[in-house]
Amino acid sequence: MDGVFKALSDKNRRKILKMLREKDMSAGEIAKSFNISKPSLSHHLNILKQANLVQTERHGQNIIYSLNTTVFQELLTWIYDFKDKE
Amino acid sequence: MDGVFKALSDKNRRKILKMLREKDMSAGEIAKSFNISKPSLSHHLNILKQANLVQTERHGQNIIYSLNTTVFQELLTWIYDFKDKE
DNA sequence: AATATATTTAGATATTTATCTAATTATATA
DNA sequence: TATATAATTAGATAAATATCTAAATATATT
Repeated sequence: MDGVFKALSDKNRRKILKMLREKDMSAGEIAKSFNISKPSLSHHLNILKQANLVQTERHGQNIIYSLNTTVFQELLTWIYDFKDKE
Repeated sequence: MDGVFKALSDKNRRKILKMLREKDMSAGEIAKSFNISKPSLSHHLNILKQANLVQTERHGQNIIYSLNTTVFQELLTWIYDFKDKE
């Protein structure tokens, strides 16, 4: 769970997640919306992947990133504990 | 919102929040559960306060920290957007 | 097979964040 | 008012994270 919070603590990474909410995208396609280098973006994608917030699938030359919503459920549960004291 | 995620990205700070879920506590009382220095703990408390996750009230020499659950609601909303696509 | 495209990995540097000790502020009490 | 206690602020250092360029890997195309 630590990895999830770490992953979400960065603005760029949250922006990536919001983009993937709309549609699955390749690394390069995602990169167009940022003005950091591709290796830097790749680093962020990797952190999101390690945290299980996204998953990947290769399609030819492209690696397609998509949201993995299962972890969001865990997050919801974590936060609920504070809102309603279990 | 950035401050909230940054605040939650640290294990010590999440532990503080969990403790405050049980009862309001003074800075010194919280400090007993950690083996970092008091200034370091104070730093974490400050980050939680800046993020509006906790609030403070002075009682004599003590400063009592308590959870501010309003931000948790915003967090829930943010996460729901991913789970259910608005 | 050679070349082009998409992406990642390696390695270095810069920035941010956490931590510490020492000093300061604020309140309480003898 | 002098002293003790609670907490924070200041300033320095250490550790973690983000970023970059260059090089490597994997697939596609000519």
